[in-house]
Amino acid sequence: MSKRYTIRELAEEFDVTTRALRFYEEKGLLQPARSKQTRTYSAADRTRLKLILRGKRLGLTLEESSDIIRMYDPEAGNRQQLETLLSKIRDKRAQLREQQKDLELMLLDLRDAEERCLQALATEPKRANG
Amino acid sequence: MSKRYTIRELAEEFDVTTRALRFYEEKGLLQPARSKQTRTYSAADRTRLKLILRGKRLGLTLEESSDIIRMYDPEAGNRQQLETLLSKIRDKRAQLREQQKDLELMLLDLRDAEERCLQALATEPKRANG
DNA sequence: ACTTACGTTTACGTAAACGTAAAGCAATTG
DNA sequence: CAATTGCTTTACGTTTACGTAAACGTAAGT
Repeated sequence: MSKRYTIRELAEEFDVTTRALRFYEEKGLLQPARSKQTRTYSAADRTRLKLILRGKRLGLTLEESSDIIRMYDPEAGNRQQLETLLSKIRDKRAQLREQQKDLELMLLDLRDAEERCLQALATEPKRANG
Repeated sequence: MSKRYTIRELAEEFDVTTRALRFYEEKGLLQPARSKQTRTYSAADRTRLKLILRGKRLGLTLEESSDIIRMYDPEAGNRQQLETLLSKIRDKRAQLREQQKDLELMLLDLRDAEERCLQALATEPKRANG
């Protein structure tokens, strides 16, 4: 019997509300068991939560994260299903690589912005107003 | 007089609705002029729109994109303001670098997923069901 | 037994980012 | 000149991702 978590433990660890955890469950993203009416989360639930939150930081919707989570295990035995899955995985990877480009562009822009800002600070050293 | 765009031109070029463009204007992100009641967008508006959409692809809210756009020009002459701006720029850069890490992790995970998927396809070559 | 601290469900509320329909000018086109 | 086309504003609707309040169950401590 591996480690199990209460709703509060998970909520505090990842700095989310218990409401959010119940919401994720309602959406099918988490599947805690019940020990006498109270939810009890498995290590797998904890991992899924991590993936959900990572997805959020990348701007994914819960449904997109849900899709990705399903991609992680080729449970689907059928060849047809496997190829569909493979295709989805590749699509998502391609999309993430596009996102990588956007990210680098924005980082470059901000690097320039920082530079210009430093310049402005250098040229106008210590007066109150220009 | 540099190039100007109608609302439809911009909408089609970037594949957004005119409603979205008016919405961005309402939120202060775009400032088209009016030529006889009709909106006319400048090259600067077009650039801002690009930044907005890039921000969206990265999961930023419109307000965050708005902030970033303001970071691009150190119009603020005041030293105090410049340092505040600099600080914001650095915060956002740091945040984007965190996002970069998340992105790479997710790409790695999907690489594994693809691998497992290919394995599954290899071990169960051409049957209909397992 | 009472309080405290957690848990539960149900349900309405909210912010963001538009979608969509309605209704009215304004120019052009058959 | 009526109709179409494209712009405009106004305004209500929708989806996502929860927040928040109400009302209740339950186990632990005093």
